[in-house]
Amino acid sequence: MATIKDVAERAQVAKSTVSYAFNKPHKVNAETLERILAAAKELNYQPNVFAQGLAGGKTQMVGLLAPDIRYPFNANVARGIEDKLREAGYIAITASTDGDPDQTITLLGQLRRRGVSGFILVPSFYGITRELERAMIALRASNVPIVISGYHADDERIDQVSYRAQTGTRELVNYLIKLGHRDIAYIGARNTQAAALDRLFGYQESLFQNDLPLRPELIVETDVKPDQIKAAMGQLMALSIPPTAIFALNDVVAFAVLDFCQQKGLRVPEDISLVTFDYQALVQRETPRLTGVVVPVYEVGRQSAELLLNRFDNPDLPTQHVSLPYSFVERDTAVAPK
Amino acid sequence: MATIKDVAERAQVAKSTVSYAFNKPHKVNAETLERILAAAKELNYQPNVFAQGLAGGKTQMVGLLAPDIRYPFNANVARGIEDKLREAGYIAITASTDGDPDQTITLLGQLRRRGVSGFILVPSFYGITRELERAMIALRASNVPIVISGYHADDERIDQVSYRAQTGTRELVNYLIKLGHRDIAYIGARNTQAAALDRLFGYQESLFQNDLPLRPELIVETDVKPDQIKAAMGQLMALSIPPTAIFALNDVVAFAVLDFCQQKGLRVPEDISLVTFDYQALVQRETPRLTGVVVPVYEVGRQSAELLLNRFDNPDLPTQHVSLPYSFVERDTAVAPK
DNA sequence: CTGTTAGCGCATTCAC
DNA sequence: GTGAATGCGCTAACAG
Repeated sequence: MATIKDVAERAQVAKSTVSYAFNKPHKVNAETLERILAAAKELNYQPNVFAQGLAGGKTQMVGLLAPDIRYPFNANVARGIEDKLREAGYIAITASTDGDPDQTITLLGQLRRRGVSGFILVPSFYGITRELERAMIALRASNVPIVISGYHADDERIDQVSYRAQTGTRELVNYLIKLGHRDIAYIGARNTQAAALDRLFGYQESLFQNDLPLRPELIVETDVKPDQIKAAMGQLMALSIPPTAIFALNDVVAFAVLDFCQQKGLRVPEDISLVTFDYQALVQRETPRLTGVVVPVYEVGRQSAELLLNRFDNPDLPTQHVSLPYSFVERDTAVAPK
Repeated sequence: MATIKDVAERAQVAKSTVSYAFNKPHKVNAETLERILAAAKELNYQPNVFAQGLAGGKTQMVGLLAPDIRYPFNANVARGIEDKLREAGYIAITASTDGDPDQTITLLGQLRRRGVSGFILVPSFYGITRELERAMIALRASNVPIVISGYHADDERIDQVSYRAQTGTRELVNYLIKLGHRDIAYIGARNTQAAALDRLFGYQESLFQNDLPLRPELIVETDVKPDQIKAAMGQLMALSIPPTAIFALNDVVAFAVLDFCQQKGLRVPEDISLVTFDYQALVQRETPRLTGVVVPVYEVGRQSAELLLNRFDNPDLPTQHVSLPYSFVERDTAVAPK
């Protein structure tokens, strides 16, 4: 493996000049620069990342902390991040947090020690605790940028990329109301999970704007697990006035709802309507033809990476907040109530 | 951040002794060792990975090359790998190959340069070209172990973890035959893709053992993409003697088949039976209640990591080949033909 | 703009 | 068993 020394000899310059050529090319005479680059290419020079790291240079690594790569949302974000980073010569180290803030803090430290130059955090199904927030602030203070991805955190100090969850929910619920529904259930995650809060707000906002009463018993906040969702559905349908339509937090919830209906002999949409937030292009599937809002998850990932790269280049940039648009897809799972 | 030097001063020993304490503890006086470990703990000593790497030590990183983390198969393998590695203090760097052997070779080099001590390769939907094989052999020769995951490669020199795809396919097709089907279609991937070959063999083997004729027009080898699969289904159903049952390579194929049937008004299983290989516990879903073979994907990942760790500890181990069992789940999408 | 020099923290070799 | 010395390849500070 060729080193700077080899390149320097080949190009007939000092070693530091070669180093400059790669890191601060503007400090090098154009002609010399060209000679160095040519020599580097000939020798297939690849900098040794350990030496770079030791000497305090850049490591071109970023840490990606997400709850679980098996969730389509996380996988799509991860792929968007990876693609964008690779274009810039960076790589991502992915670690699963399982939604545990403490584990997240631990991983933050472990990856930091491994020299990642920044982090992208996908809180997704859980919130950001006070402690985690403190850890993040501390990192930022020591010049390690963090971007929060796919989550609208109420913090003006941290870069973030999210999507218009509140507006999307409002649009979906408005749609149901326009179809004639009045008893619309909201099935979301526990309300400590801020990612879900936007949706809850959107739901409430829609009811309010349409002068519909808020029936608290129609608001279900549970873990996003099929069994618990089915149990919640059971309770909803046992109400004296059961809902005629369901808003599902995401595709996992939507499928659990569908399964429940199948098992209980409820037809969708004839007996009950269903709309959902969707992360994995399920709305492109034919069985069933879901109505819902499609979130540009891959793009959320790409933009997150972009924000982080921007921050590397320019640490003094003002806080960057990006909120991506969604698309509303009208298909077959929602119709007027009987 | 505490260094060896700090620990040495705190424990009143030489720096090299501290180094030994961590790497070759048997070379250190028991009492001294204890003192050093105590000092390290007090100071919260964490070795600097760059320095370790530079000095030729271990880096505790492995590269994971998979086609696309968005495929559930890859995501589940990745999580299994990550969990196992983390237990051993290692981390994984995941990179997507998009199934391109050339890109895989490039990534192999890039990650190598970043100091990963080994690789886990998930060929999944594509084969291993001569060139890629050469790259792998070269890496192994330079003492960088590689494990092939979820793929049965016909190579006695490389560690691998796979599952009994041929047996599983045979069992599924046998099941269909026992139900009374004779015209059974096989929808798989292009036959250059060795991951699919085992299944094709299992299909043929079953027909052979049951004295059924092999109808080549019932064997479809296509890209695993919904549109192409639906097109293939169209051709199959247009045959003068169309199939009464379908074997689907995996869950992606199965869903495309279901979509096709839905669009064409074919009922499953009344009009046509369907069995599939499954990677994402779809067989736990209620809509539809798929019949098929469930592959322990997460476990494939864990075992892959384990093989690699074994190899680190003992480079001279004979080649390790692990083949994991599957489970056959009988549910609703296959019945006797009309 | 270019060349020289001094560490970064660790693993390892060689004396003791 | 232990301690001192060397170098891994690079970056950054400094002097020219």
